[in-house]
Amino acid sequence: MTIDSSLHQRRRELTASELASIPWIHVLSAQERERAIGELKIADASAGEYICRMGRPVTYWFGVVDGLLKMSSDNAEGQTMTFTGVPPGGWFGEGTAMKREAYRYNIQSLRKSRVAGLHVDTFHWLLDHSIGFNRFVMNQLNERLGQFIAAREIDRMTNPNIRVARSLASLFNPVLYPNVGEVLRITQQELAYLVGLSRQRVNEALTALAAQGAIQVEYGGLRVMDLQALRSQVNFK
DNA sequence: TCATTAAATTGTT
DNA sequence: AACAATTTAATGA
Repeated sequence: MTIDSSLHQRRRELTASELASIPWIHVLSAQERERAIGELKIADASAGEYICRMGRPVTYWFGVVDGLLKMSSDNAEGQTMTFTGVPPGGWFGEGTAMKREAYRYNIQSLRKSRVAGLHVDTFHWLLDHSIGFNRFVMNQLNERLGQFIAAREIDRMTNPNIRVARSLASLFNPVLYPNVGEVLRITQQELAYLVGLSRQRVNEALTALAAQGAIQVEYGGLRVMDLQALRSQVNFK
């Protein structure tokens, strides 16, 4: 059972801080905001639980309030390909929501997370009525395009250290994931799943990046000291 | 609130 | 894949 198909039963009121963590809430007018808030739902996803599955019709536009999600797809050969992680503050699926198509990816919770959903009908109502919302969505689509192009680059890099660095940098994208801040809560195991390397190799890469002063490794998370250094890792070792 | 124990995460081989 | 060391979370007095 996915969150998508059970959100209407599992919903509860959003707390004030949960509402404040939703980036697009702040671009709405008072009237638009009131309507949107009434239609927002939130649910707790346990580790490994699916938020939505590819092929199913879109019912919600989702955002991460807390936790960490993984976006992936399964190809014809049954292999799973991971595209990106979604940290707090990230909203996704607007492309398919706009077209009212089926989900094109699987979204899975890597650990216990809080996920908010806005019904597609309300999503469309906002598109029809709010200039601010349109700007937000446009900006988001544009930013994500840049990120996916960067992801293609990352995929072609063989060097594990660089892959880890660039993947990390994309998780710290302040436009797409405004609530990450300078500390990202992610375990090395979770990062390994996202990057597609072994935990040992990720650990080695993180140690190297820490030695360069680009990041600081903390228990259960990472602190970015120099985002630019992460982005511009060059092929050395 | 503190001390003890269990669980999670990290660092290393 | 396995292990020990470290950190955090949970428990109960």
